[in-house]
Amino acid sequence: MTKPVTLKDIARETGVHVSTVSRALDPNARTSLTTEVVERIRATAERMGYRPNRLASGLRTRRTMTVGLMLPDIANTLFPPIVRGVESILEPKGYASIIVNTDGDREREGKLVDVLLQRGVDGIIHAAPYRTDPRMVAVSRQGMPMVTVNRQIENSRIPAVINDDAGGIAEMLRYLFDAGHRRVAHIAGPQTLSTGRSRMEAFKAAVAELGLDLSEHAIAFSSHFDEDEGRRCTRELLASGWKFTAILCANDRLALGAIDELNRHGLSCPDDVSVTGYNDIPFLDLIPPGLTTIRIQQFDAGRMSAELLVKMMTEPEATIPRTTILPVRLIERGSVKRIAPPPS
Amino acid sequence: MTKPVTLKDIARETGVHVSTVSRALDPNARTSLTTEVVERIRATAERMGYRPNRLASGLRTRRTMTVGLMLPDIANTLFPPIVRGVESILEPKGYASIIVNTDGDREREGKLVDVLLQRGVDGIIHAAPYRTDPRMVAVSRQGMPMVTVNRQIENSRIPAVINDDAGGIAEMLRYLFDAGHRRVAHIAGPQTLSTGRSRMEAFKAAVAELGLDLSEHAIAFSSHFDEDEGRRCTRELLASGWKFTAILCANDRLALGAIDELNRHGLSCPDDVSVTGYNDIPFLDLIPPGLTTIRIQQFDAGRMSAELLVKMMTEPEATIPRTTILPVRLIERGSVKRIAPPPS
DNA sequence: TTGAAAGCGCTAACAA
DNA sequence: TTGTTAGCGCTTTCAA
Repeated sequence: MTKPVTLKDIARETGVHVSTVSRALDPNARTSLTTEVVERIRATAERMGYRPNRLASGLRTRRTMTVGLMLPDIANTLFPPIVRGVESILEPKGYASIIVNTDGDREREGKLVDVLLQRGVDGIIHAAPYRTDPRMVAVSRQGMPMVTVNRQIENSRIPAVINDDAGGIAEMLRYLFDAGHRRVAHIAGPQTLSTGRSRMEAFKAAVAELGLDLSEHAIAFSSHFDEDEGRRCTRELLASGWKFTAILCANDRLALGAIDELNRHGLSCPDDVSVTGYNDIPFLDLIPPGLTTIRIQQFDAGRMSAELLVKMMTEPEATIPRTTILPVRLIERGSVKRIAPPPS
Repeated sequence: MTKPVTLKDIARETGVHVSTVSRALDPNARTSLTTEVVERIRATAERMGYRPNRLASGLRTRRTMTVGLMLPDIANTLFPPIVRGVESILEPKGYASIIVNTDGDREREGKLVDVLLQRGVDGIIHAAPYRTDPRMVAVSRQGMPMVTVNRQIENSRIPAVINDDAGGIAEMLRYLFDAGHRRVAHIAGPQTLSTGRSRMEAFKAAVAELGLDLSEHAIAFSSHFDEDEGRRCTRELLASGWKFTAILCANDRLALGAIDELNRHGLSCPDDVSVTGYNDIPFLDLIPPGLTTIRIQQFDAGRMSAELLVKMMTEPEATIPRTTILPVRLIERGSVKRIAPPPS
């Protein structure tokens, strides 16, 4: 690499001291200099193609203008919009982000947070935490600005930007109820994740609210938010012998798997069993029968989490809301069939 | 943030000089020290929770162990697998990557490459270059290790890892030909991108090869690789009056748009018009009628580009292949109908 | 308003 | 084998 132009080079060229150059180029310190000098320095800097070395300034100021972004997996379509939302705030403010994928692996998570710390990130946005995550709590306790997005770490003070799981699930169950469904199964997400847990609890609460009397077999627990687990849980539900008319799934991929498994058993969605999803991932509208789901605001969640993080990084004393809950919306498609409710 | 442990702290604790500590912790320099000292230092470092400051070492060694990854848009499902492929190589070697999204905007591209340079990246993997991209060529000429992936910059010496566009298009046209199609339209990608251009040229070459006599209206040029442009180009094709039996699209999203537009005109795919895509993005198998397409190797392309980049960064004198072409595969689904070829 | 000097944490050439 | 010293490029305190 051609040797980059440094402040020293500009100083030599303009005949002033490096510190003067530094000040001239710093929008904040510029006030204490002659306009003439500032202009001359700025001009030569421009001409010489000066580019500040962020490493050096970071070393000195202890602010790297870098944030860490921890995801389960960037290839999961749920997360890229969050990333874009985050960047929409950070990039204009001069922050760059280092993205790491935990693959839902605690050991990897540990290694990766170390990577971020070694690089001196000013803050961390975590989209992949576990419900209990002592490691991250410890890092946060040591003063690293941190916010979680989409998920949250329980019993911690780490601010979280999440979607209205309770509201979304309640609305969905109500919707199924209104369509005549009384025996609704639930494919729950991993209970180690706040989303899996809170949606499952919201399901139970909504069931109670509506006065439904469900079987003990009504809930199948998945170990991953993916199609395979959706299939496996559907088999489990089917095998239990309990007769349900609908499956409310904790996310879209579980639902896609469920529909596929139903088909394999000669059952059709929505004619034999209605199925609902959660998240509204891309392309869902093109996949028959059209999954009725809950749309969450990924981009906005990313955006808000970045806004909170910036505030934490720049105003250490500011009070940050512990939980920010974004509203969700039910998207009606073709995977739910209206049926005659049993006489009550 | 709690003040991190530094070499100096460990030196004070163990009663040796910082440089000794530095050496003890450096796997390469460790040989020249007493095993006893090395062990003692390593133990205290461990105990004190030492974490090397990569900024400081980077400043000194002029190697940040960071690479820049330039994408058009991480939310485009084509790219996350490339990112994962890249990381699969870089992460184990201790590199972190800064991902930026150009949004296909030249001005943004310029700003973002500056961001990367300011942060002293050791190399750049570019998945979003234009066919002609003087800016990036200049950066490369100045000695910044760089490789492009998926696309390439023409008339440059920058190594590129791409997929076999010519082969894929030829195979697809041949496939349509064998299914009886003689009048095949092409929705071309943006001609400012190497993929758009080379697929279009491959289409023309394949047409000549098969001795087809196409209308001057056979090709519609899109300005973006997206559904909307697929729709617009389909309208253009339909309006031209030329009768085609199939549309070979330069990528899947154009094809999805084409199918949608055909439907709006009361035409069905594949019964009235066959349509093919390119790339094989996720979920395509679930969308009716099942797009017949060319599967490219995104993960492997990312992996290989990272391997090349590492080589360039660590062995400046190594010879790097100018172009690495990955094989592609035709995926047969339901969007192509076998028809009776016209008597010839 | 500008300059001098120190130092962020680390590495590496040189000395001992 | 270990210590000394200098310096990467920048910011910032203190002096002038």
